[in-house]
Amino acid sequence: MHQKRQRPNSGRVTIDDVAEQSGVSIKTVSRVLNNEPNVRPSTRARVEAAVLALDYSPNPSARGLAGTHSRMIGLIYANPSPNYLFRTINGILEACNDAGYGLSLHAPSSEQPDLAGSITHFVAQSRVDGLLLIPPVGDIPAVLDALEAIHLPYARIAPLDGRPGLGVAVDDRHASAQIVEHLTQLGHTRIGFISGHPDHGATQSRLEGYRIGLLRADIEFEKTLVFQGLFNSESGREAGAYFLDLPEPPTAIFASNDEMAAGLLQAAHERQWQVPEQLSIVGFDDTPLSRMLCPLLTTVHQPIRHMALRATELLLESIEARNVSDGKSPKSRVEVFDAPLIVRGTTAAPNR
Amino acid sequence: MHQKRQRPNSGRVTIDDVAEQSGVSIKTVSRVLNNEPNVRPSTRARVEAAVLALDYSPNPSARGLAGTHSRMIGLIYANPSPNYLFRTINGILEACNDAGYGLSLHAPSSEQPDLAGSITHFVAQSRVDGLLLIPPVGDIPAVLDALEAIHLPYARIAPLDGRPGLGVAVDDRHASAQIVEHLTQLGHTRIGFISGHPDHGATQSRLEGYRIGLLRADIEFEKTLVFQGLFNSESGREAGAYFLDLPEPPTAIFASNDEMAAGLLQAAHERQWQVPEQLSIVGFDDTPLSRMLCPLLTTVHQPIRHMALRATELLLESIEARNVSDGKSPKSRVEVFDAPLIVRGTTAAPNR
DNA sequence: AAATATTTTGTTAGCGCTGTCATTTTGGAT
DNA sequence: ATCCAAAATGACAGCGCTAACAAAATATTT
Repeated sequence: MHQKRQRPNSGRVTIDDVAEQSGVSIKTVSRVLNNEPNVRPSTRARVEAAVLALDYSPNPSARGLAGTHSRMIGLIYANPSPNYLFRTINGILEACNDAGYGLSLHAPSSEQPDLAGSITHFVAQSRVDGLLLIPPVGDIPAVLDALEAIHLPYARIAPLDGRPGLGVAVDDRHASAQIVEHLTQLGHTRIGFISGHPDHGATQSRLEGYRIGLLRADIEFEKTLVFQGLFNSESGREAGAYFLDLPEPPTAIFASNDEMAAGLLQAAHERQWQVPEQLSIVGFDDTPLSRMLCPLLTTVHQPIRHMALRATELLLESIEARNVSDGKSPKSRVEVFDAPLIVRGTTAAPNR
Repeated sequence: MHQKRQRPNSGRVTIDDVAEQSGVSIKTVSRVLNNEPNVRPSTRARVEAAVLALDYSPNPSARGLAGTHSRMIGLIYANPSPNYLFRTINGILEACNDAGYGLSLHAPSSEQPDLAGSITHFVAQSRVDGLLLIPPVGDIPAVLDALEAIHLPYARIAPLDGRPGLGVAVDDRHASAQIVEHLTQLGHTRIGFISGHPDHGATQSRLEGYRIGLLRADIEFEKTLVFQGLFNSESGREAGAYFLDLPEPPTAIFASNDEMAAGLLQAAHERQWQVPEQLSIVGFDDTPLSRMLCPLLTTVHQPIRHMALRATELLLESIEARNVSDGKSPKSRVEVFDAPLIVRGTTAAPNR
């Protein structure tokens, strides 16, 4: 009596089981699984029923080995704020789950001497099909060049720097100008600015927006009213020490992010300055922190989660388009999101 | 003329190339790659040199398909605070990188009716070798039972609940008792407590610690001095509204985490209560937030990153031990970490 | 030195899928 | 009906590794 090969097979359901159950070849099952065309609807239904009945899910390793892509994308980040990363990951994961892709993280240390090398090494090792870059990694041309050299698709969440490619952005310049406008309309004329970390592209755009806002209100730009921060609360506190001890301090200060605004607020509290009566403060990002300060922080909302979701969708589209290699997916596309000003408790007309 | 099969092969270096370059069979290369014994040191060196020279890294899909494990572990989380997740991921990633494992995330929605099912589905689909569970997912017996049913190794970061298995913990009870001790030593006798989200195991332990602390100072427990919070700042503000409007308000309040402490501080500010002169506040977790409040928050430090790292190491050990199936790795092991009290600006002797 | 145990290396058969190409079936146009 | 293009399905060879087993080289014992 002939005995068929009988490996224990770890009890897992394979594509063969589905094929047998639905009475088609494994190739047809594969077609259904991958949404390929030219499958009769009735056949498709039969296969899908079998998949459900057997609770089958394809083996990602086998798919990756046999196919042309791994269905994995990578997220590269360096020194993000926890909150930023959190919202980003949530957005990415949502898009990945819908598309059946996995996410792999890579966090090169910020002071990495060879960031581009570290990233290409990660790509070689993890076999991701594409990469998502968040600030400030997406702002570094050397990294982008390296990825283009190995023809790896990527999408970035970055400021509008004019570089072609896939990505999402908010118009930092516009949003910053709006903040200044809000302050000038309240009657402020001496407005301080805490700039962000120099490695971030957004830092420059926000500074530009600040200057545009001043220009519109016909206020002259003063170098002494700009303090170089680092996107953390310590630098906000230092900025406070600097601004509040100035012979002629500003009546309002625009911090390039919420954490620095929090540090600034601390400095004001320590000096017994009343906010917003004696000093107006504006942040940027609308982090949960902005709602935990007292008074509640006026800030700019960034739809980070949604931006990350869209960036991921753009990336996945580009990956899938590459597999069919029709020229349907655009080579370059940047979607710009609104970043509305959220007026809360830290801004008011100046005290005279 | 005979022509060997010549697929483009995508230009990737494979184990065959390494074998050829070093003059051994692919199996020997595989041995070196997997740190298997019985390879002559000189051979090992030759292979390693070839790996380096060719910049080879093994294909994870091929490894996963041929081998018994995928070298991927999963992290399950539901509703974590961004900061908690951030530190956890950093710790996990560090351990994973050292061991050559990948990390896959799964974030079932908190109100998931069938959490255990969602997790086992994730496992079936992603083929992870093991799971890391953080609060409150690791506190749910149904989830743990489900994982044991499919024999999937897991490690959890959870309070000391006495359940056997792998994991790390801080002694929440002890830390909480210490907080109360700190307050009673300052002279407080009416101490309020904001408890945490009822789904978290830590909530119970911290409440117990609070009661133990009172007991030690010979202060009677009063139900009216406990407010049920939800680990978010809103509930902290609500707690503030409740406590501060009490006919005989407490002189100190211990919030089960920093966010609730922040909300409470807001409520105090709004009512013009001086902190710490009229009200002492203590938080739990030592989040960055605790250093952005004014005054700086007295709180308890949790070495989250390090705990996550150790939990991952325990998990990976258990996975690898399973592959060689010697009984060397312990079935149950919980490492307890210190959670020191960080006294900052929100606690002082009561005003009388 | 022969015999045996032990270490070291190699051979081969898949793992579970997808890509390629061959084959069958179907729906029209003649 | 007859032929033909298009749609639908199938057969089969790998993808790059590891597991199991086989063989060779070396060390140890008698």
